[in-house]
Amino acid sequence: MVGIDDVARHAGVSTATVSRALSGNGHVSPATRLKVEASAGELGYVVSSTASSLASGRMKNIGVVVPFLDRWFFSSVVEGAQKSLLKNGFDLTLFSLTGGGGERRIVFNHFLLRQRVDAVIAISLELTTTEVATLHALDKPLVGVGGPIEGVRTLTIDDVAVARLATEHLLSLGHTRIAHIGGNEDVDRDFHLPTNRRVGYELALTAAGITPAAELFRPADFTMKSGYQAAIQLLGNPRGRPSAVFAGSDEMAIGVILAARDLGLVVPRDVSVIGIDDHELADFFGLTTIAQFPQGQGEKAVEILLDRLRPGQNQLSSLNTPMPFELLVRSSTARPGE
Amino acid sequence: MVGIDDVARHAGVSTATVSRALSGNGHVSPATRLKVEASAGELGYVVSSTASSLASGRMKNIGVVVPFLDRWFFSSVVEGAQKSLLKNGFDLTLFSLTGGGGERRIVFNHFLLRQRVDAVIAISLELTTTEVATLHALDKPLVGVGGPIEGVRTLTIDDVAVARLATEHLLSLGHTRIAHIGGNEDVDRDFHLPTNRRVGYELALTAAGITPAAELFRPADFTMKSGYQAAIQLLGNPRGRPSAVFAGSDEMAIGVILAARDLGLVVPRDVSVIGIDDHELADFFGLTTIAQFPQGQGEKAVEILLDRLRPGQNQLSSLNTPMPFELLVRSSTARPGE
DNA sequence: ATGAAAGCGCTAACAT
DNA sequence: ATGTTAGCGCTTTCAT
Repeated sequence: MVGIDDVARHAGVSTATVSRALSGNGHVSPATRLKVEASAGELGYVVSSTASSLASGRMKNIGVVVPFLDRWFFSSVVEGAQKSLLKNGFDLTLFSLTGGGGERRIVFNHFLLRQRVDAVIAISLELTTTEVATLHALDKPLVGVGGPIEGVRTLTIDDVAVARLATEHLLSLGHTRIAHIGGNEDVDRDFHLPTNRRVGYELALTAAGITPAAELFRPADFTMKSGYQAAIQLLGNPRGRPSAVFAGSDEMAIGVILAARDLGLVVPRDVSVIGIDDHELADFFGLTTIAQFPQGQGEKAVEILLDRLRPGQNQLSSLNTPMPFELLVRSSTARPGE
Repeated sequence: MVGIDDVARHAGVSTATVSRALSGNGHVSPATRLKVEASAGELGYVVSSTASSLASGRMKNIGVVVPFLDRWFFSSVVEGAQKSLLKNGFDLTLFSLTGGGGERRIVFNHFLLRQRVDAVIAISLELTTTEVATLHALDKPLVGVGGPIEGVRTLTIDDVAVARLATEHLLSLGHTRIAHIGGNEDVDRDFHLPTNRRVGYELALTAAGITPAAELFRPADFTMKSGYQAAIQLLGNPRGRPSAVFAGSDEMAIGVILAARDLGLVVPRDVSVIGIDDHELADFFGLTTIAQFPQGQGEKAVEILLDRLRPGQNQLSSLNTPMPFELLVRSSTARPGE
């Protein structure tokens, strides 16, 4: 294994200079830097990350914790983070809490206590005060994505505004009987989505002079199947059937479309459907939706963390950073029939 | 930060004994071990992974490389691997090659050369001989999952057998005009699925005395949309319409079901559909499929790697380990109408 | 079964 | 701008 002193010898400088030249920390004359880089390249030298970390205290590694991995939102955020980290020479250590229970404690005692990461991204996770405090005590920056963490900077779309926009789109088309399929308690516990989406829905309705009807709300668990089942109930009722459905996620919205078809209803002629996400399947189903950009959220999270890791830049930024979203009209929404 | 000598002092032993007691390497009397463990617990001691790695050369970290993350198969394998690694005290460093091109080289020069992992799992990736050689030279065990890597132990289902079983299921129901939607060249390049599935299909047909008809094969890219489009062509033809379709993946199979519905065909009365995977959506669509178990594949990959990492256990096992699969009959297949 | 001590390969403070 | 050098905190021979 070629080490730093091999390079130093070869380039005719000290190890310290090699370290400085290669890491970019400290001043090195351009000529020397070139010489060092040439030597390093020639010898095929690569720093030992362990030795470097031991000496510097930096790991160049950030931990990403997710509840599951096999969901579009989570894996997209992770991909975004990964991409951004790679560019900055950081590794991504993944912790998937699949299985629940014990896993979570193990993860916390495993990577927090072993100091293997410089910072942490928690996706759609509600950390306990203790967990946050532990991280804080170890001086590990933490940012959340898409989940409510007490007192921690969290990146998320403004759920109220998004739901409001979706509902207003339907309203503006002339719909007045608009149903909403939102999260149930289990979802809230598992995904920690703020139930704000329902709030935005009701706000939009009220602003339009419509009183939200209890029978037009259905809880579901964010899967296509649950969206389907909720929609069957909603649309199967021949009296007072809604002319439009706002689903809290695209997967549920697709379930609604499928249910409508099975009931012999044509979308959007008989019923309009709108979702949230811009899931990879949304385009195929012609689903109108409010797009959010999970990859961008992952990238942004990394950006914030790396900023905070840079010495001096210890400014605490605002706690809540609203992320962009965008109405994407496709063919599942239209003016109500007759 | 409480270090190993704090523990040593507190327990009244040497640092070497602490190290041995806590790591399980070397002999320590039960009494001493207990004393050390108590001290460590009391002081809240946790080894510094960097110091430990620097001294021992072990990282307790394995790298997982995937082409994408937001696909059911990939994220499931990763979840399986993660779960299994966690149990063994290993971290998982994720490398997603999303974006292609430069990313790949960076990854290879980034984690191979920095010695940050003890071993590598490559998922559905065709590594170049150079890449494999580099890993080999660095003495990093490597196992592939679901992709063909020259000369490397790879875990995968027997695609020929799987396709054959799927086709035979259809045959045994009495179908004779069986179409197949398989991968196109792009898929082959991106996912490196062996095109063996088509081979198995044709084998089954031939064995049943049926000559595979060219017009009953359609290439697609493994997405729902491409499955839909292929099926529209296949099923839209009023003459010689197949009575059954075997799709190379569940997502495509679901596309087929949707296409059938749009054409006014009833599944399985007018057309039977079978896929491969047991994707999370398969159940919802009542899709008959050949289940494969990606989580299990991830777990198995870890198991093999950890085995190889254990000193002494350097036995090279057989190169090709066929993974289990299983026919799951749901409601999308039946005897052909009249 | 336990202890003493020599590194592991680099970084960063200090000196020049 | 560059060199000298003392650690970083543990693991592992080698003794005992």
